[in-house]
Amino acid sequence: MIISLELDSETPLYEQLRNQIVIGIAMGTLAEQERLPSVRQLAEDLGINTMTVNKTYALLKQEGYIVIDRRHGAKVAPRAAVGQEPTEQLTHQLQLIIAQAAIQGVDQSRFQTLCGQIFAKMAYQT
Amino acid sequence: MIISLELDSETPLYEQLRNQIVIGIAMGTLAEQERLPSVRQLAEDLGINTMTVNKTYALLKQEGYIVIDRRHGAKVAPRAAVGQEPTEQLTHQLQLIIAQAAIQGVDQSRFQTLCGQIFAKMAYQT
DNA sequence: TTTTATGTATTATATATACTAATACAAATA
DNA sequence: TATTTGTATTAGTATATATAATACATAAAA
Repeated sequence: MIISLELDSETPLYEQLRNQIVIGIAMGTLAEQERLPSVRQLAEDLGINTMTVNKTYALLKQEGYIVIDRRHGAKVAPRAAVGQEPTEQLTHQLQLIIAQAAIQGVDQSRFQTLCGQIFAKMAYQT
Repeated sequence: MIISLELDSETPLYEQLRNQIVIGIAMGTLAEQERLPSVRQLAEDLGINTMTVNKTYALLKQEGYIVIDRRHGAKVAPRAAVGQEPTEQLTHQLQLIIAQAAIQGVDQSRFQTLCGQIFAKMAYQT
């Protein structure tokens, strides 16, 4: 899996890394139960500090996206059951995005189409 | 317009304030051309510093959500033309949210329904 | 003209966060 | 035993956040 970090971005490195791994899981680039690189390996590959990667892994673990076994390292968590209700946090994030879209002049049908296109790229549920 | 800030949140105050104003504009709580409170007034009402509010206004101005006239203060910007294409930034934000939703087990139809419900609350385009 | 209110700029301070660095530890495998 | 795993600790530096106290230019209102 290819990861590219922007060192001059306002988004913290550990958060950029977290986001790209989440998208990787959803798109199937990282398969279920697949093992992630070790914190040392990934830190070396990306040219960043070990503790920054560790912070990302701790965050992903706390959010339930990965599972950490001291024996085998970090793995992608088993799939959740389908048909779940959206989290309140997710609903709030979506509300903010839709508010911005509406103000910027993106109408609902265009927005829904975009959602469909993005969902089509997510191999997680198929 | 009612604004509530969480002082113990991880989200900076100026960003919380910015988000609530954006949602207020989209939902029609803040009408087009409507004048926002002065930075001093809003800072006093919320019990925060003047410069924090000023930072929010500067951000909203830079993003095009409000217009600032030195004579009359800050106003909600005129409406954008409808039928605009989604920004690349907006697309990326949406991609991340959909990735999280997919992993959490929210299927596409449920997600689309939620989008529709949120859009229905946005009085901006109607 | 004077007063008032607007956003904005400046300077300073305190606190929290982000990132790096160098070690070290417990656990488990080869 | 040696190696690899995530994790903890301690330290240092840089940046971001928020507050505080003033001050300024602009323009409306008295």
